[in-house]
Amino acid sequence: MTDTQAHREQVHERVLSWYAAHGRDLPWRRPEATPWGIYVSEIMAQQTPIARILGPWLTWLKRWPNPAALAADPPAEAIRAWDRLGYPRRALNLHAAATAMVRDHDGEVPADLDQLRALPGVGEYTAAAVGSFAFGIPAPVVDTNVRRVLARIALGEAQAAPSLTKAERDLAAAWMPADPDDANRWNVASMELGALVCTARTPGCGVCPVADLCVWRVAGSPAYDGPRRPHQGYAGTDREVRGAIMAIVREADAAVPAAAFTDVAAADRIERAVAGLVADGLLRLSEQGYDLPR
DNA sequence: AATACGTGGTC
DNA sequence: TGACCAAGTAT
Repeated sequence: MTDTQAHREQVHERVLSWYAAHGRDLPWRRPEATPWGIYVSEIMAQQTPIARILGPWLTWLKRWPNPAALAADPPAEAIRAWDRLGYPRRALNLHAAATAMVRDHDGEVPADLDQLRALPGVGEYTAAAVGSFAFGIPAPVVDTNVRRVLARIALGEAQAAPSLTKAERDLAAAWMPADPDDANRWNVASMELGALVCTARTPGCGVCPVADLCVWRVAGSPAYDGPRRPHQGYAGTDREVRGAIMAIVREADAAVPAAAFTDVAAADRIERAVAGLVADGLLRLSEQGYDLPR
């Protein structure tokens, strides 16, 4: 068994069948989901477990059912609603993207890869995901799940390299089914397989539909020997201080004086974090103190 | 290419 | 218990 066209087609068939039977019924996957709903789900899902975004997604879509609704409110509301989802710049980006959709795209999510990619907070992955899931554009969707699935099934490696390489993009493109509908299904299905079965920690090879077609599995699941991802600490970093400051400002009814931050960390760290947040547009300095952008 | 960017759960 | 991980993006 090697990485031949016939091998790929067999994998496609099995994974698509598996997905039809075992894929999760996520709200943004339902037929009634709008491109905007799918767009919001993709931004929320960036570096964030799906289980954590379910509630926030429902609340967000009810409050802002389309781009115009969000654009009509100030960014502060988006940042507050984002609450503790993490990386609050995503909330700011979502608001800015909604504004751009109203201004440049008749209030709609653009059905074009380049136009999607031009939106703030939309990179290669998100453009492809929204293109494929919302508009049926069969672009390769290469997220952390797909990268791991392909690393194992096609390359026989336990995990993907620390960062996305051109070789991986080419591999993902080569693995796309020729039929556009199948290609779009493969995008979700291979992601889902990575999320539910072919997981990072303890892969469920015992229930995997392609265990016997997986180069890694057949080779005896050898341990990863490539470069490790650099460790991303949190305690003691500026990110921690930024997070604490944003939490204070989010929960305040009015602008807060800098003195409200003094318990968060040492003065120099607070100063650096606040400067960064202001530079990022997440915080605004008025005469009354710091508050969220309006 | 490497690094910054939140937050919470898991083993 | 601390490192690892989670549908990445921007610089």
